[in-house]
Amino acid sequence: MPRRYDPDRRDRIVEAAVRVVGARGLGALSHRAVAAEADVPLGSTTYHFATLDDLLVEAVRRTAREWLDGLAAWERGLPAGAPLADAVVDLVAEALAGDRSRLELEYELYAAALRRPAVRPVAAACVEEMTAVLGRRTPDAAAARALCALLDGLLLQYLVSGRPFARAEVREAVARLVG
Amino acid sequence: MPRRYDPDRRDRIVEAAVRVVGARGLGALSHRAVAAEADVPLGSTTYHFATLDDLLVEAVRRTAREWLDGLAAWERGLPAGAPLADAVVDLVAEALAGDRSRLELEYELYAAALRRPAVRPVAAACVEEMTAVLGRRTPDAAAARALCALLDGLLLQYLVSGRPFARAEVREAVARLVG
Amino acid sequence: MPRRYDPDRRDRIVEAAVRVVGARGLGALSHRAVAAEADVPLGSTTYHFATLDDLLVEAVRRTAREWLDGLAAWERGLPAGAPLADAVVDLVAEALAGDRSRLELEYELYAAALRRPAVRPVAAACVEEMTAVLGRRTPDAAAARALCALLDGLLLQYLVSGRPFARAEVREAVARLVG
Amino acid sequence: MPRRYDPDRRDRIVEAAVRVVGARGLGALSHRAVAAEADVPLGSTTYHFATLDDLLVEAVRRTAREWLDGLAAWERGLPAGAPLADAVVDLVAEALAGDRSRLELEYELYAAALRRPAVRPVAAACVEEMTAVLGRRTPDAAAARALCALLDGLLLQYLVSGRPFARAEVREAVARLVG
DNA sequence: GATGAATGAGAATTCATTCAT
DNA sequence: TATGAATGAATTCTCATTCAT
Repeated sequence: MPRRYDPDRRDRIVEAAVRVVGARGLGALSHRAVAAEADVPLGSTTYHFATLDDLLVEAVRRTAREWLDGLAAWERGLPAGAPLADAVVDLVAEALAGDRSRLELEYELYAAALRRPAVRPVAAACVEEMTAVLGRRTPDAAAARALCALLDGLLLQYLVSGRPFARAEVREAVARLVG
Repeated sequence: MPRRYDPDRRDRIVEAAVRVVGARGLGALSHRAVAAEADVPLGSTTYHFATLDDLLVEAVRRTAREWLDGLAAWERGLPAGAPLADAVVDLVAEALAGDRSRLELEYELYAAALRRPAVRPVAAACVEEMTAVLGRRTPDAAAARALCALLDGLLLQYLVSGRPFARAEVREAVARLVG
Repeated sequence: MPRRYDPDRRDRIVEAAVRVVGARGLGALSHRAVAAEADVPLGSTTYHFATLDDLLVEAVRRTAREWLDGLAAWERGLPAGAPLADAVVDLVAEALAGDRSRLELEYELYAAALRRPAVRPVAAACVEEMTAVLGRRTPDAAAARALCALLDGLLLQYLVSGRPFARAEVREAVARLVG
Repeated sequence: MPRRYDPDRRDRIVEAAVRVVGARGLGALSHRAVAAEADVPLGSTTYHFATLDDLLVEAVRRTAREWLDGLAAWERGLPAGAPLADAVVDLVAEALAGDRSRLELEYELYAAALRRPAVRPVAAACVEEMTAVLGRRTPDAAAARALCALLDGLLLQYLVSGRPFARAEVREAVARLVG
């Protein structure tokens, strides 16, 4: 028996859960799958997370955090007077170009929130924080909310439809919205 | 043994699947649940739909059809020169006011499409048709796509966040986008 | 509906059953698998073969027939005074060199005979006929029976163990047995 | 809920599997059948043996072991200079006289090995060990292999054909082979 | 605290067979 | 006669959770 004392095992379990969900979807989250991924005994996952929902919420929280941290970094990196439309287009382009499973996970999070009360606050907070970050660059909060909605909708459509990214078109739309 | 001969049994199964999915989410779709809802033996659902994916796709297709038919009806009902922004705001308000499970299902459909290849074409076609319908009232296709994205994003945010519907704000955003 | 009148459909079903069993083993024999392989409706297989056992026996009979026909052809092709040991070695070598699924099927037939009364007579007749064919080249019936047993045992061992064929060794054993 | 704590439950499951397979054939091996025979809940068999193949292999291994132990005991019991032919005839006679299900199982094992990769090594090792045991009484390894094949073939034929055991004939054949 | 074992429910599928047409 | 539909039992396997150690 290695690893009897293992202080950040709980953390490692959450990370494993994030990987499981990222790779195979929310529906694939199970104590067993996570235990295998984290290389810990099954009993360990149920010990640290009494129900599967507890683990789900933690995984979802961490996923949202990573996404939000990325967004915040993007925002901090923008030059002071940079034209927002161009920056946003870059953000979208980058999100679509990279590993899509992170992005897909974001929408699974939203979908999960619709049915599972435990997930809902996490998703709501995520939307709120996204809006707050965008709000640092928009004239007012209403514009930030609209921009956030447009971004969410655009990314979702691109993911679903598989259409190639239409840079100019997206730029135009963003520009109209936050002008 | 009552119902030995039963035409349109297949249809009743699909309808039951739509009800199951609408009431308890895509994750609750199972041969068992559908059989119980349709009041047919378990074997009957697997006879008509060899795999669960077949049934899922059929249910999802029908759900999307209902949503799209509603949208088309809304569009047909608009007066010729009606201001689009107001009409769109009404549409959103109505969607949020009524039974939300139909709407929630729409987003589960999108999320499912991200992971299940079989669902993807259905979701893609749905986005396309929504855009086409909106396109009858926008200056060009690009505006329709942007509007569609905004609508999808807005509805998603309202569903997730539970914020009260801000009529003026939404109107403003739509107006900016489609002039 | 094509093919309403189809006189040798029964035959085609049996052939399909042989293919199914040859490719995936006796355990994979099912009305459905055969119907798919023969490209006939499911009801057609149950119409021509009331129970699965009927179909199994027919398939097994045909398999044995093919094997026995091959054996008989080999025997007829032997020169009058040919040394038996060499001829037998060639037979074994050829059986092991070609498509092994035919051979494997032969042993599944035997195994099936041990548990299924319906198959037993077919297997027994197969052994008997093999012995009769070999008997045309051995001094007496006892030698034929022993040779048949040795062949069956050798082929089985080679199939199971995967050892390379040891020509000289087999020749020696056969020679001792049938002089 | 009686038996909540039950060490060597795993062992009892394997034993039950051996009984099921012995009584009704390899084809009758199922989680359900074994669970019933071992008087444990169904979930218990799947807990200890994740797939049916795992259980099959274990059962088959144990069956082969018993057979090989019997063979080894027979060999150890032979007087030093005993004539091999007579001893072998006794062995065959005994095998055919007793409970045949053990013997039948042996051939099902071979047949299973032909189709299931997981079983193959067990069957191959069984052949090898049989040959090794016989080799202690034969002039060389080649003779042992031939004798083993003859034995396997003979027993198979007797099982399949139901012919009465012909003592003198078998003795003659063995004598020719191992001199 | 921590964990291997246990369990019962439920999952998707496959299937032989029967039956109405 | 031929066949699509229907059915109910059985298949393997996964799982969240509980419990004894």
